[in-house]
Amino acid sequence: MNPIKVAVVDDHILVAQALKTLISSFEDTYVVYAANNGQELVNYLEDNNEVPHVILLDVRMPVMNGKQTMQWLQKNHPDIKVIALTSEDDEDTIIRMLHYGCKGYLLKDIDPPQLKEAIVQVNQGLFVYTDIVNHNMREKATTSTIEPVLADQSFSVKEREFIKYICGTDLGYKEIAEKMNLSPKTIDNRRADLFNKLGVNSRVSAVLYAIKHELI
Amino acid sequence: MNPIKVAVVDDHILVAQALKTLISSFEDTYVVYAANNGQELVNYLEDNNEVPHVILLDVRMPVMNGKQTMQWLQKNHPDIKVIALTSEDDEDTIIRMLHYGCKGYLLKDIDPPQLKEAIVQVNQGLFVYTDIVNHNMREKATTSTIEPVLADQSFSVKEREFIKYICGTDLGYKEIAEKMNLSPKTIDNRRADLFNKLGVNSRVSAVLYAIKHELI
DNA sequence: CAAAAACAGGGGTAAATACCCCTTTTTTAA
DNA sequence: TTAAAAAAGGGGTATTTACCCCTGTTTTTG
Repeated sequence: MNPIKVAVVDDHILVAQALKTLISSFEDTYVVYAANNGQELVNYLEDNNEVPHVILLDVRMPVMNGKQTMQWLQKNHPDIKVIALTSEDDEDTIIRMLHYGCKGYLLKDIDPPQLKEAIVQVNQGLFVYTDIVNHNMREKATTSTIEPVLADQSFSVKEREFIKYICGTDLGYKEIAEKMNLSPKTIDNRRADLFNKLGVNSRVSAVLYAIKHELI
Repeated sequence: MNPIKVAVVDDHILVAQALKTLISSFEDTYVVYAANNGQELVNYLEDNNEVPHVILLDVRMPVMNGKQTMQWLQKNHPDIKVIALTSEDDEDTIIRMLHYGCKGYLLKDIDPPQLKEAIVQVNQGLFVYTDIVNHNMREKATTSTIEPVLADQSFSVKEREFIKYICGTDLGYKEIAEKMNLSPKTIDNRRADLFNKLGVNSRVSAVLYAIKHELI
């Protein structure tokens, strides 16, 4: 039996390296590449390096996150089996990752034997999920259409600055106006535009949205 | 030279185990215990097991977090050198951990050799910090008094339910009143009390506080 | 037990927020 | 280069939020 080639993607270098050491200690699995974000993985694959059978993919990462990476992989390497390995357990994230074609969804509080088993099973074409991924979510992921998530790139520099004030401070709108050298009325219009864009209807909602989608 | 005994505390079992494998692969260091939260570590030490020289302590954990664990260690095992190994880089967390006597503060995006070096140096009585920990923070940690942080236990069941509505939803106060079967006026008083307790003066601030201090 | 605290509620108010409608200027793209 | 879109600003308004003050009733607790 040929060993299974694995790639690890995690923004924490130490975690990525530690996982590499762990997985390489298993029989029949070894790590061909450890990346610190999706972009690094994409670069690696585009340079025609050794293609892994299985990728362990963190969801929350800077530069290029798990969802974006998953979409790229779906287009360019649909043959690679991807396991989302993360601590995010919110329904939206799970559904989105499954929708983009990931073959497994595991939380980081599994133990090493479970991880090994998951890699082997996914490599054989099976699916692996933690118990929190229920039938309902799998249903949704395959049937319902997923509206694109607003990524960091979806916002202009000014918008991002504005989001920082709206969602990261408790300054009032007129104070924000001062800081940004704009009229309070302009700020009010921007707020309306932003709320509309995010699909929220209160500043509290905007804060929760921004945190959930890593805008701040 | 005797090997350095290390304990790892991280809520993600996989990360804790992976770190264990990594650290055990270093020369002169090995892991005597891997815990998944502070409480497990406390139990381990109270059962008179092998005492580690160095502890790698995650900050964000359920049940008993890094700050609480640090306080316990300071009282009961001031001889053990603790390195905070975390992805939290906000000033308040850093100052607090240093104040409670941790000997090192490292982010998880260091590489294995740096980690090894840090363990060795801390074991020799030296201090190790990442560059983001500046002189100003160390100053503050040693000089200024630290007001206790409001932990999860600081709130009653009703307060926690209220916080969930205030900081986790965008429901208006009168809607929250309905959900909790209380008068809107009562909710308003509770809001005032809560804001006072948290030291905030807006709902947005409360949300940010709750997220920062893991209340939701 | 009695004092103190927490809990539940109310009146009133100023400011902030959210949401309409609109015009002018600047920037982008066809 | 011209049309469209984005950015900036304004008038007005209803609702929500935050913050005073004050009255009782339970619950804790010394």
